[in-house]
Amino acid sequence: MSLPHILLGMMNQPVSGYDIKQEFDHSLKHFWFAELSQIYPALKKLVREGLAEVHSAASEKGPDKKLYSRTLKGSEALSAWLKSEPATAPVRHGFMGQLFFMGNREDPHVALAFFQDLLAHFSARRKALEAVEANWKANDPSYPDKLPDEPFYMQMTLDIGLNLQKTYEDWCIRSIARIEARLN
Amino acid sequence: MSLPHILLGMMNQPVSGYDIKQEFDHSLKHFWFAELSQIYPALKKLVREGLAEVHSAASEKGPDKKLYSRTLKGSEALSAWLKSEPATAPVRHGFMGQLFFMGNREDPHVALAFFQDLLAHFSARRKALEAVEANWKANDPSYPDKLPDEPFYMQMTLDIGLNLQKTYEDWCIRSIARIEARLN
DNA sequence: ATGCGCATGTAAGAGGTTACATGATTTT
DNA sequence: AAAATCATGTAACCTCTTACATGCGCAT
Repeated sequence: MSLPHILLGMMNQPVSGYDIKQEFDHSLKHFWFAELSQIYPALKKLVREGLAEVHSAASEKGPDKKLYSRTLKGSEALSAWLKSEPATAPVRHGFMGQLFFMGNREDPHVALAFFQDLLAHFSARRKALEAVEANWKANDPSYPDKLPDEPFYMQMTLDIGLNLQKTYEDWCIRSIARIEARLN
Repeated sequence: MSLPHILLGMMNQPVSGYDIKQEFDHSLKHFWFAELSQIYPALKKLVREGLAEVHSAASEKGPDKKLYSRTLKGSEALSAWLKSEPATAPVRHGFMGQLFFMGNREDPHVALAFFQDLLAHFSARRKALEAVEANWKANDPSYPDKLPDEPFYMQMTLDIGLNLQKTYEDWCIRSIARIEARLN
């Protein structure tokens, strides 16, 4: 049940569903992702439950927006979520499933190609995160440890995102070498 | 669409839904997880689609089992999956969402308690995986690089599982130190 | 006039969780 | 006699994805 809480978290200023989608794509995509078709009904549900309220407003470009804000009850629900257990639901990694059965009847060259693909994937993700970090660092001398609390904790999610990608990359490189060493 | 393929992967010998659940809990839980209530219908669907076949058999303990095996078509579907793109669907990390909004109105001590909880969680996971590895290593002198192909690739999923937990743990420890350094 | 970015949605379906239901055998 | 393990399932519900639907305003 993280999505509704994340939406509440984004309502420090009044935001539209469209704004929220931008925020997901720009700042949260290393740990969460949602489609507009999931966001819009979720916002309506928050209003039904009294956790958010909505009012229409003209947009600079395009049609009217619906701007959502947290109610007091919404702020309490957000705060309770932040103080509750870390949400460490078990994660599913399909690519590890593929690898798990790779030795059964497949050629080592299939596995090598598989790891090359994976490496390219993780490498691209790491580079994207590094670009975000470089840009931040260049424009803010307080980066990272002197940042105000809000960006300080956000930076921590960037930190782990970056480190995860590096861990995956190292593993790909190591695994390719191990497979190649067996080819002879 | 990984679950049906994983089920097919497990059918090197005829297996029951119950056997599959054991396998998930013992050998695959670092990267995949499924409830019996999801496995049973999924197996029936594989039979309907001609990817698996089923026959009843007496069990040593308890009631009769239904043993599932791959058909030729099932083997082809499995092989196609292994040769296809690595399944790197975007992953959702609720705990990073909590952290992302932690700086908004919460006390640093909430964040410290949060990271302590997280650290305990990842630490326990790492220790469980290390026990699996230690046991394997002690009983098989060919571990890890001289293993036959099948266990060799399985070991690679254990390798990344272990490294991921370590990455998470290091991050928790580093983050706790960074938060504490700001308390003064 | 065509396409892109802005803006909001609905519907159908796949994937996954939680709760419930049944019953045999083995262990304490 | 009770509890744990073995064994199979259904139903309701929640979450998320994919496809479809609509329309404005601006740039090429």
